[in-house]
Amino acid sequence: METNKRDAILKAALALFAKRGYDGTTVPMIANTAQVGAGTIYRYFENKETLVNALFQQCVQEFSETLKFEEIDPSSDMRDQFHYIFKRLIKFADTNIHALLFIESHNSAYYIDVTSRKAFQGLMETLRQMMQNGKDRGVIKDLQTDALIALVYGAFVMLFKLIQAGLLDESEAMLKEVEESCWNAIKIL
Amino acid sequence: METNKRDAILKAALALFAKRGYDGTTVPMIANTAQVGAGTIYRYFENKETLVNALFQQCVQEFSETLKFEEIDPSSDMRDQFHYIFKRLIKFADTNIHALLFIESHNSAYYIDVTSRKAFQGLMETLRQMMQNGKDRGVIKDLQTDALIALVYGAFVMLFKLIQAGLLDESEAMLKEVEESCWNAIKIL
Amino acid sequence: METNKRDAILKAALALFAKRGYDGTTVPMIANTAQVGAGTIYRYFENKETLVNALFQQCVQEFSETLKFEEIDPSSDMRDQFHYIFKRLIKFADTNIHALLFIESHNSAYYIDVTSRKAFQGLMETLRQMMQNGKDRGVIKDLQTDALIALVYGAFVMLFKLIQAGLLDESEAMLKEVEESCWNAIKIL
Amino acid sequence: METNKRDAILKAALALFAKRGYDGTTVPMIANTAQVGAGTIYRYFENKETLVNALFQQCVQEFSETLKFEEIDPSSDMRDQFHYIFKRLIKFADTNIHALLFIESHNSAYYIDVTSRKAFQGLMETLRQMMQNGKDRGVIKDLQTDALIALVYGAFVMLFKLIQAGLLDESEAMLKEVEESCWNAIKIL
DNA sequence: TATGAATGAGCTTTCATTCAT
DNA sequence: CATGAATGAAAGCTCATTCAT
Repeated sequence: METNKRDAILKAALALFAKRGYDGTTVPMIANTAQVGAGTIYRYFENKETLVNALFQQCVQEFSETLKFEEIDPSSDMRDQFHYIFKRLIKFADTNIHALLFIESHNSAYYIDVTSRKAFQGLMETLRQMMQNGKDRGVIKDLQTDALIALVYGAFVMLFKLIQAGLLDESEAMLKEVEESCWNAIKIL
Repeated sequence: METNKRDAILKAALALFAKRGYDGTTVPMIANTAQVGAGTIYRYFENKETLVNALFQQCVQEFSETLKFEEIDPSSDMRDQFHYIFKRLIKFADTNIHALLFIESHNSAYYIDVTSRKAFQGLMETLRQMMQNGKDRGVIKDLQTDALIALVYGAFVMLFKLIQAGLLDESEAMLKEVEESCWNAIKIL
Repeated sequence: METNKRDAILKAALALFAKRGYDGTTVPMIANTAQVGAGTIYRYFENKETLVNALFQQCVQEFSETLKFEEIDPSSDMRDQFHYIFKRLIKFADTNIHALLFIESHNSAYYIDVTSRKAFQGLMETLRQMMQNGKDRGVIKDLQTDALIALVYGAFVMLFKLIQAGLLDESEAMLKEVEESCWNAIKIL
Repeated sequence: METNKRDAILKAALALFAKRGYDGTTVPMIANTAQVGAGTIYRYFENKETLVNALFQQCVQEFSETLKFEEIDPSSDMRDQFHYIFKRLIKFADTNIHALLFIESHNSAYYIDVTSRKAFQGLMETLRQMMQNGKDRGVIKDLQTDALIALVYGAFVMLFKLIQAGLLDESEAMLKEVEESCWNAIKIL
């Protein structure tokens, strides 16, 4: 199936970690799902902890690349910036819902190392900057930045958790409406 | 310390499950934290899975009791109802942050049984009804109900996750502002 | 059989390490021989390496106690001192041949830690002192002390290795003769 | 480096087996030290056990060749014969200390096969014959032959173990003296 | 012929669970 | 009732061996 074994392992691990968590996923489960021998995993990753961190960092990397935050002109209209970011968030969720939920549920776990944690914080920092920029320009509410993130990112994450669980149908119209709602939550009326 | 051993075990399990997850927490860890013998846990719970489900149901129960949804008059002003619920959510988070985060991170786990899942869904149903009521009365946006829940409850949960992580300072003013934001997200302008 | 499990484990490990070496002995083998569960071994020893070092130190301890070097009067006749030590060496070999051969074959292995190594060196030091004393008094040859030890202890160890292998019959007469031979090897004619 | 891969493998294996024992040495370790691929080892040896036996037999062979026992005239002076053998033992130790210690520590191991064991016994037999010859001629003590071997060969082996460990300095004078000591141990006074 | 990626049997170790005290 | 020593099934991991290249 998969020509690159390392990727097959990461893919299998992502699906399983997202579904069963780190400690609830055994190495044989990953090997089985990835269609490789259990020993093969150790040719690519020193141990299970190294694997979960490599995976975490890869997911964060993909998330960053999808957001393409550097393409945003900070001087452009705030609502447009918000629209751009929200579109990208949705794109990432659509492309790699496992990665999104994996990052969200593992970012503060005890087995996540300093490098991984820093990568994640770097990602969040870009969102924080946009919020700060909006606050500075008097367009976004003067709340603590992380509260603003909770309002938008928290809502976004739960939205896709519910979609993933089959409790909610994804549609362009709904997502457009939710974007508007999130913006209403943080903008100054 | 704790006169009631069953409660001591549940309390210890809650703290540990919240911190390390279900599979990352060992029974001896729980016994140690609860200051009881490992064997004692099996006098109160058939096994680890029974324990986690009993705990989950207890947390959901406490959450329900805190919300006191039955006190709300469905015919009263929607904004007032929302205010009441939001206050109660905050009260629960303040009283038992571990329980809130435990429910949130474990509600769809593989070891959560049907009874537990139903209890959780019952809880969510009350929130759903309020949203539905608001939609029926033309005060709240006509989005799928679960999308509305994501907007409010998703934001709320992440807010307290960040507070718990020490990234955000909790204050009356901030919470009042966040409540207003959540309301702005779902109300019809 | 064995009332004390820790001792049963050490006894089983000694026999197996002596026969098959450290890496050639598996923990299940030890558990099986000691008639305990594999997990039980880890209640008494942190890991296999801790076990082998605890065993080594215990063997050295027993060896030291058997030699009772402190009972020797350094001013007494050198030949009498030699006789006393040789008798004690034989006693140890007769009582605990496994321990003797285990010490001999493992004392410089890579898994033997500093504490164990020091314990062994302490033991050898007592033999070295006796040799030195004999040299000082002009009774024993003026060779490097470790060469004298090789002459006596090397011969002694191989003697019991051959006895243990069934290639040589142990008898009072033979041992008396060997003692005489060892003395002849090191004394000044 | 090494033109002959088979020899490179045997050389690497000898050094590693001497240092870490058979079970403590992995095939990749040997491959790495010999600068060949792991698979290459299996082109020259059926498996690890075949390899260790081939190595053992080669070491015994070299030992035999160094001793050149056939050059000894059994009717010549006993002390001269002893001197000749001792010289040869030292030569072997100087030339190939690893081989000497490897033979000594592995000759009764569980993975040593019948052929290897016989080769070793053949080697020892030559020493035994010399001792027997000396006993017959009334020059060497009437002890069991293997006890005589223990006296000489046991001392000799430990001497070089200590030299190898850096605890003892090798010198012509010392070796001459040790030879004399060994002779004194077994000769009839 | 030479290789080293891949494998799975089997190793060391952990931990949910039991039971004698 | 309460305990924690004991257990063995199953986890994480290693390594002798194979085989496609």
